[in-house]
Amino acid sequence: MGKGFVLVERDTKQRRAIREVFARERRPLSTDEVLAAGRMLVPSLGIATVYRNINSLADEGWIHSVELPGEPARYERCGKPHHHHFICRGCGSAFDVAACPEDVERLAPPGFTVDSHDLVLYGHCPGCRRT
Amino acid sequence: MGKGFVLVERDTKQRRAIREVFARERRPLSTDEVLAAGRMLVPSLGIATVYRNINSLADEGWIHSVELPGEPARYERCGKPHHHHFICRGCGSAFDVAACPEDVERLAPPGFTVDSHDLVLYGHCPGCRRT
DNA sequence: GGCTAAACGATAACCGATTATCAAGAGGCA
DNA sequence: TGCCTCTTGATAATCGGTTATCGTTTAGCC
Repeated sequence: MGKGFVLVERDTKQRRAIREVFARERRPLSTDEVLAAGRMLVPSLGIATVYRNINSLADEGWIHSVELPGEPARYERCGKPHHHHFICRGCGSAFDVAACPEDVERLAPPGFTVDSHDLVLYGHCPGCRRT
Repeated sequence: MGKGFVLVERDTKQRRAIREVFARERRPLSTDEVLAAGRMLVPSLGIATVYRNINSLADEGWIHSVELPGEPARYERCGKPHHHHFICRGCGSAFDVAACPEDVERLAPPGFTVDSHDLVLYGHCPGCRRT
């Protein structure tokens, strides 16, 4: 009957680094951002490992994907309260926006049922702002 | 010096059909929707022609692309007043939403400059609504 | 109608994003 | 430490969307 090796998840330094990256940054991160930040912790980190771990972290409900218009998915930690996103036209980074316009459901035309919504703000973040 | 053929745009039945499709539907249309609706008018219509004409109609400022989270671009006629979009979870169609939450700029955290915004509502359209 | 070049339609090629492959590396339990 | 298997990293393959190619069709001017 074998030795009963049923280890499902192995704790590697790469996986730890990727978790650490998401724990540090509260913003939604692209795969490239995760790769770049992860390499600060594990220089040999490869893009395939980033994708693999993002997928398994998403499967276990630790992160989830954030879809923004016209670009590949980003990922952020699960469990945040309802929020929206800001995209900086300067650096391309996404940031969280805690506020939410009230009564969004009322905006839909009669006959339409609204069950969720997404708001994306565009502009310049403090770092990219021309003073 | 030749015959002076400098005809830049030719009025074909395919192009007329595609314009007609956009003129009839006020919603943002995907390339597949344009193809399907266009074939009602010109059965032989091919996808390459749809892409070619969408690009030239966009270049001449008659339509423009609408990016929605996690899906390929759709296209709608230019010149509409400011509006947002509703995506039906049943049929996947996009619809216009005339209303707009006020004071969106105020939602951004301090230090962020907002110059535009996008709101997307999700739910069920009248046709897909379970009564 | 005849001519010429733009447009068409089928499909191959391309592109960026993501997944699969596989030899090498390394957790983790005896 | 030794072993076994999961994970990694490099990269090839894949995928959906879009663009390029090319022989055929056709709009538009004579």
